[in-house]
Amino acid sequence: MATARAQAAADKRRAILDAAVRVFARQGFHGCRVSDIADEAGVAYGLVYHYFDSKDEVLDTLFLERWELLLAAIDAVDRREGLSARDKLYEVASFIVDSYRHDPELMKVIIVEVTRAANSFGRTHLAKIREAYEGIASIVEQAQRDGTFTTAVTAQFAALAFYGAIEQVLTGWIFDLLPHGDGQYEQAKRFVVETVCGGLDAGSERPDARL
Amino acid sequence: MATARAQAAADKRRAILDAAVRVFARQGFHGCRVSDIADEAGVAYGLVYHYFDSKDEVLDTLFLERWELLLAAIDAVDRREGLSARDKLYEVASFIVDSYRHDPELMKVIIVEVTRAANSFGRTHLAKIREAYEGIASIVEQAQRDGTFTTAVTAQFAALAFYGAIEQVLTGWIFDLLPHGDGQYEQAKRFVVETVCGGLDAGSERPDARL
DNA sequence: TCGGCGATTGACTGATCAGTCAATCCAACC
DNA sequence: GGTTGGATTGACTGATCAGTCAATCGCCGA
Repeated sequence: MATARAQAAADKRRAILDAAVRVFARQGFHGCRVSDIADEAGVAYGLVYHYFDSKDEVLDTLFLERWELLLAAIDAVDRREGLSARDKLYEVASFIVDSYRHDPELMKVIIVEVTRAANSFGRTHLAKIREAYEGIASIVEQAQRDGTFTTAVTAQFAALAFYGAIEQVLTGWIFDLLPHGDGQYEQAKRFVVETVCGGLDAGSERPDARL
Repeated sequence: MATARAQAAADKRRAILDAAVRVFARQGFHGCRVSDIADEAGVAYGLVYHYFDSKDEVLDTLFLERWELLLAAIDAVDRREGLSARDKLYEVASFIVDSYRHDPELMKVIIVEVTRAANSFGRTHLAKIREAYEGIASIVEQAQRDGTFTTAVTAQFAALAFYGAIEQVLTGWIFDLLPHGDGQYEQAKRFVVETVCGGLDAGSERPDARL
């Protein structure tokens, strides 16, 4: 049974992770000391090393926890029947944007310190990041097979462009290059899908434009 | 007159910058020591500080030198008459991709250490980076006014998506998630434009599809 | 009540590096 | 051939921090 002790320990570990999110978001991974995390969590310096082997492992944990959710979400959407590829991409965009809405600090840390930092941290997680591209590519590929999407562009490439566009938008929010707000979030989801699926060219017809 | 002395000094400064590109590309800005740069350039440690105030200034210089060229290129394309918006975006994509082809190490440093590192370095250069978005947005806006591009998506947003897609592709090359090669580079230019302008939806007509 | 053990503490160590500086070098000019 | 001043050198300093560890605490079962 999870004794009160074990529960308290789990809570402490979580408290340290949560504190790390705030500190990493505020000062950046390299710009903070382990003691900053400990202070923020209200625990002694050494306790961080009781629960984690290194400063790196704290960030790894935060990233993996969240990224697995994203991969699962993409996979679930990919398998859904009776949903157009466009709607599937909308669902993926939704998941990512809502993740940001729900916990902007965590998403900031993941994007800034891992996803966009493939040089340092991302390198370790390149394979995991790539899985997300592949999941999106799988959605596109299916649509190309059934004729919903053009084959003018490879699925792999389309996935990269789609993910790149979303990440750029999140980055815009993170660094205040774009206005925030619930309306903005919903608009962003639609815009990403509209740009990548509908394209910018003024077409005579634009089926399911969602606008 | 530029004496031989002055010329030699300028050459040394350049040699340090070039060495820095190689070292930053190989080890990352934070992963190298100033002595690594000096060693790579074949000069004494202190000389780096004779030509630059700090390690940061070396990176700043590399970034600004190159980014100004990009801004100028975008601006020039923006002003060109008798070029469709689609072709203008193609020119911009070309410039960026060709920059990578011409000097992948420098582009790697700029993207990995500045553009994608808005947390540390990018922050200083956020305004400059934003200028690039604005230049691209200006191209889109023009096309929206003359009816070539849809207004379903704001110009600012389209610019973000376009730039995000390109940067993601370069990142793919940088971290070996995408195959390299001249053919790949040309394809990438076309694909980015096709995705953002034409869209993925299988349309009955696709003017100027370039494929 | 007591002993064991995981939880918790925080001072300390060892290593790393950016930036400084005093000394030396040497090309250019008188 | 002497003088000047920028170019060049590299040892050194001061500060920073990740990670260690020996000591202490306090819950829980016997």
